[in-house]
Amino acid sequence: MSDSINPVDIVLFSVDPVIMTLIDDNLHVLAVKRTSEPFKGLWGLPGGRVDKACKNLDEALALKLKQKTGLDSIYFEQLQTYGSNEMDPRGWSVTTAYLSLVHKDSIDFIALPESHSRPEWIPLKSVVNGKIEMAFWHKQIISDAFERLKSKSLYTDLPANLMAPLFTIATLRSAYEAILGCELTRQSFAKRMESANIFIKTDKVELGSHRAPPLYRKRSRGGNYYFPRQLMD
Amino acid sequence: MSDSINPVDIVLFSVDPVIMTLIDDNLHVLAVKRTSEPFKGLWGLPGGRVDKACKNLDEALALKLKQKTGLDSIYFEQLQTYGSNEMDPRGWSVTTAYLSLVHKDSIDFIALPESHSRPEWIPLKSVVNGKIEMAFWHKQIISDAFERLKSKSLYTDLPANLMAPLFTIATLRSAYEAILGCELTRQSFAKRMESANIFIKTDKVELGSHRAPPLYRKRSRGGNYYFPRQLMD
DNA sequence: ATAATAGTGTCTTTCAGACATTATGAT
DNA sequence: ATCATAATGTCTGAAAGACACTATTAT
Repeated sequence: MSDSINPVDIVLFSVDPVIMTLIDDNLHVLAVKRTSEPFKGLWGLPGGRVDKACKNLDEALALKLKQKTGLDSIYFEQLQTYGSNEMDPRGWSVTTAYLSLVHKDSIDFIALPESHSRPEWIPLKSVVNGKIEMAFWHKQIISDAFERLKSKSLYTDLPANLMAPLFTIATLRSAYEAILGCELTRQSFAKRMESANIFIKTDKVELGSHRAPPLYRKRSRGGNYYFPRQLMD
Repeated sequence: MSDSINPVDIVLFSVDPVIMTLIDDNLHVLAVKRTSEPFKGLWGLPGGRVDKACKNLDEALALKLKQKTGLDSIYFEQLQTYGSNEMDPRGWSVTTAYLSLVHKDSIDFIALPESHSRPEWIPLKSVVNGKIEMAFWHKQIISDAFERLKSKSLYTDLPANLMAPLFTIATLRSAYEAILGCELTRQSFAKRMESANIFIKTDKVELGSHRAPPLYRKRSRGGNYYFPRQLMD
């Protein structure tokens, strides 16, 4: 065999970040209206081809996040790679899906370049139940991303990435409840977070509520924390 | 934008299964000596290009496993996708790594087609410590696969996929110990497995040892079981 | 003062881990 | 009979879940 490239060895390849945030205790996904074929006019994930100037996949994804959200150093993890001859009418294609979690206020939509149509937050629910039609396999990808978020939220601090830089334990609990779709006892939740020692209590408090709760911030930026036990469902 | 294919949109793509088994309480990886460039003569994972007759990635991987091991319906899960301009001298390439776990006796090497060089079990240790040099990024991929296996073994029944159809709890415990690199208390381990109710005790026993232990088989073939707590390390 | 939310402490349950005791099969 | 391993039961400790009670802030 020679080391030249055989056309049967190549495929269409893209990366697709599922960028999620919480708005009014409901998960939303960042999407853009497609301005080109295929699936022109439908909503799609803000992904696309990798910039081959990047030296690896994660760097390519980080660049895409920067372009679509204006943010760098936001949380993301690789989810799953989909390959099929049915995803894209142009042929056998492969896409690697990522999950990225952000706080909604961290994105400054006004500052984004106008080059294409602006991204928008659309409710996760309306994607999963099919009310909003998505391009390619993006409905499947978003559903899988949500399932991953849900199951990892049972034993990791993943939802903490949805928080603003300073947040209360109650806000974090709301995030868990929104993701898991069930209520969590206030005291047990606080004990769990307290004993994990992954957040730092600041001397600031959140004003405006009844008894002002302390604000916390995340300790390190190195990977997820795994709780020794699952939250029981 | 037209819907024709632009050459910058395509990449070299392959799937690479990390097939692991236990031989004498040591993890081994299935590898083949490469007979073509690049990296001719080095060991590599038994992967390669996807057969575009397959309708999706998992099916393509299942076909590859069938070709390389003669087995279908063995356990596999997708691990991670690597993309870089440094993996393959021919250009920007992408590969999706899978983890597959088998019992060593389930592969009949004699029955495999002779088309290329036969696959062989090589000790995981000699890959990780660099004593055996691997093609592409296969050392990295194998190391990552081992890390995933180790961390998932703390809270899932993943190692059960390394067992023969009938196995004892002691054998399963040896597998966990080999993966985790530490001893586990016999009684706690048995209780954990017993209460999970994921294995069925048969009326057969394993002869040859002192007190004959009962043989178990796996209950269902649907996904992994997640234990409510982690094994403490 | 009242309402609402936060923090603390107690009790129960579950399960890991350690250890002792009993049971059983190979020799 | 002896030995090695399996099975069973008891105790301790960690952490979840439930719940009562106290503390603090806005109104």
